[in-house]
Amino acid sequence: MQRAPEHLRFAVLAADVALFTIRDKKLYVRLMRVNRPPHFPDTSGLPGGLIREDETAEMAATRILAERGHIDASKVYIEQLATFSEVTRDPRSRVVAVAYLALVPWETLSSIEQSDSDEAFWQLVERAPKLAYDHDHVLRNAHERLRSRISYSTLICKIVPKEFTLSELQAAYESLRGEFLDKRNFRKKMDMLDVLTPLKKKRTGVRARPALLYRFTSPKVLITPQL
Amino acid sequence: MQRAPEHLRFAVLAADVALFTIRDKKLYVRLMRVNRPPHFPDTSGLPGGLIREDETAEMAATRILAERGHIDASKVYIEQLATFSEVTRDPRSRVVAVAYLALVPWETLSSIEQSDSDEAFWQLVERAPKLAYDHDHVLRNAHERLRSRISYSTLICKIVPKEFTLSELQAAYESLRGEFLDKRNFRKKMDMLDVLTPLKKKRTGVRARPALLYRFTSPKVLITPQL
DNA sequence: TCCTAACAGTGTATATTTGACACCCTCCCC
DNA sequence: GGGGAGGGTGTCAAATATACACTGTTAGGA
Repeated sequence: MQRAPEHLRFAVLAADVALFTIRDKKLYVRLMRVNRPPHFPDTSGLPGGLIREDETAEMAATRILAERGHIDASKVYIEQLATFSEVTRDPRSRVVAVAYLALVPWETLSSIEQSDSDEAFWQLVERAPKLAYDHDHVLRNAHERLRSRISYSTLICKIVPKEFTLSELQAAYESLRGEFLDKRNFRKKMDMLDVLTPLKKKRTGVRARPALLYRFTSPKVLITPQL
Repeated sequence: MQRAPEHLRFAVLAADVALFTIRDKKLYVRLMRVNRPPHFPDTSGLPGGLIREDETAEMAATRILAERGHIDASKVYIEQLATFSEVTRDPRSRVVAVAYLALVPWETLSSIEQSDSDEAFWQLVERAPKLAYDHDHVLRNAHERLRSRISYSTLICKIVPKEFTLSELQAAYESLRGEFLDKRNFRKKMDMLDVLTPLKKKRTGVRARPALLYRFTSPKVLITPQL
């Protein structure tokens, strides 16, 4: 395939990823350390990088998550968020970024992936610092989308482990929505939605009565009527 | 601002627009005649074109709507839909397209804008032909998004004229959802949502009892609980 | 072994929302 | 002034949402 004339190709394409996880009932996002004087000395940003000629934006997003975020993308759910094309969003040259919203269950991460390194680290979303480029904007956008989709789809199935107790699922909802829910009403609702399959196992190793484990009946993200 | 090295700039950027309107209670989309042998002889496509160096994708979308779709974008509501980056979506060269969902009230269009020309025309969505490039995919995506956002936001305010009767508003919902609603329940719901302001005017010139006119209290698209 | 902390699991009563359903009213036009 | 076209209105039953509190089971430590 030919390339278009050079003068029409003024921009480079990038993929940026807002990868969220829930750890200890709190929402975290994966950030990179960024140190690019003069504009962005000693700051942070979302994992991002350039799209290659033989890649779609989505392929680039998963590759970048692995290469730069050090997260194996095979466990990660990813969906397109939006494209950011402000002319000066990168002060060095014209960069148009396709941003992705990504989710991963903390429990599926390896201990290396769970830990912070010199390059990448997990950051509590509610304490996120100011980010480089327009990544503040991207992150807010991603967080907003996450919160709203959680309410009317089974998107949450992508951020909890395969097997979970109802209390764990409820805690995940609570982390994402930032409010507490009533245990009985939550269970009634889940029962009605009919998206969970009870397993024949229980959660052991906790100093309490073992709870029944469940999983989502379908791995797909389904649209549901509320909650 | 500098350009990035040439080898990183392999793609051109395009903006494609799916512009919808409601005419005679039916949903139409603005299409262009496309005749680009050998791949796309004698077919149709969404209005689209290349993004310029000094433009954001959204600026390009509105410019293209005017230049190619012959629709004055100042009356048009536009929001980003998604970015399509399949490597071979345009068989000639790598083109990454940022697609937009756009809405306009039929009544605000000039008679030139309402009419079809050699280049652009209005097409009943439910009878849309096969389109060039991946525009089928883009159109389905846009239609889907339109239908779903209509149900839980006041997005519909962007496709009805400023002033309307409740029956007209109901007809717009029905066109978009493809199903009929009960008049009394619809009015009860609208009343509860508390997003409409009744005017002191009535719709005249119809051969029937004049209906009270309303407008949306806020011109913004608000998230609402259902309908 | 017994106590207790920690969490699992369950039901009811009330308020709110949804959905089905039909008739008379007003105006314009002939 | 009669007819046609659309405007405007209320009730009941069913489904859903919300508020609310106690008993049961286990592991761990005294």
